[in-house]
Amino acid sequence: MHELMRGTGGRVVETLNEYGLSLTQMKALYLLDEPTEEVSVKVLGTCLAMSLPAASRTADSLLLRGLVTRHEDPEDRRIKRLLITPEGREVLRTLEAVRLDGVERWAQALTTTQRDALHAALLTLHDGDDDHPDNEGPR
Amino acid sequence: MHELMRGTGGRVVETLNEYGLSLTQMKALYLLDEPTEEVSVKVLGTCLAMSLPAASRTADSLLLRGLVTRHEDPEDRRIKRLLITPEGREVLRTLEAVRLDGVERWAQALTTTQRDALHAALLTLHDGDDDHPDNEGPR
DNA sequence: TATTGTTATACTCTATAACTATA
DNA sequence: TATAGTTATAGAGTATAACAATA
Repeated sequence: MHELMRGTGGRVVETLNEYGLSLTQMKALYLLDEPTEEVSVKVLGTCLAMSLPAASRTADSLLLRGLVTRHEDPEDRRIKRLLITPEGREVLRTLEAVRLDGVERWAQALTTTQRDALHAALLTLHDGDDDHPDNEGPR
Repeated sequence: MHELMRGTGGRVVETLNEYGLSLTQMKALYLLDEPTEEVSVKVLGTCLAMSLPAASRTADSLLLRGLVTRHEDPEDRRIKRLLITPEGREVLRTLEAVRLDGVERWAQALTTTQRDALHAALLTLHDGDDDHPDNEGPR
């Protein structure tokens, strides 16, 4: 598992460097990619375990790169809502492609027996989640 | 897998914060924990993909905390060799205990069926490594 | 007065450049 | 001249404190 993470993570970090994005900026983009809600700066900070100023600066940097937009909440003008742009989503899709490519390369290096065993284990893990949908694991 | 890493990683980061250690300092300690070689500052930097000054500063900080020692190589006085102290090893053993504890908590939350399938898959993966000892996976 | 967000300032970690000591 | 390491300086990212705007 450690090897898998190290191998695939390296490519992702490389890609982030090419875009000039930090890991925090990537996490923020992923949070904003959720289509359910329009995230405030405060929520961004809370979800990413960051101070409010850090969240504000992170939003600034993404704004500067055109990956998000920022606008006042009409119902509470203290709140600034952040919205990912099409360019932002495109960056995330690229990152996911890189990650998937890494996992596939790793899986290709396995024997058929190994792949089958891993596949069976992952299926079982996934089925268990369906049985207990509110169980997100320990801690 | 993502959930496992996130759950166990959080505890490790917490412990590092308690010790006042950064992730880089932890990696450096782990490198020095290998009993095979006495690592130079340059090698430390290379292995951790850091600049030489950064490696030097990292060594400084570990020295200050008493987790490593630094001494000139008698055969080439330009080289400074770093050595982990018993205190340094103790920190690493604590970190490993925290990590293992996290994995065990995660495994405890699985059903017997899930644990068995995972166990079988990991065994198969491990056997494959023995068949191809020079295969460290793709990339 | 409380909450949301920004700006001011300081600290950590890192890099490149300049420097010292040794080979 | 080349190499190992340190020191100087600058930039990114973060935190706390002080501030502005809105509720």
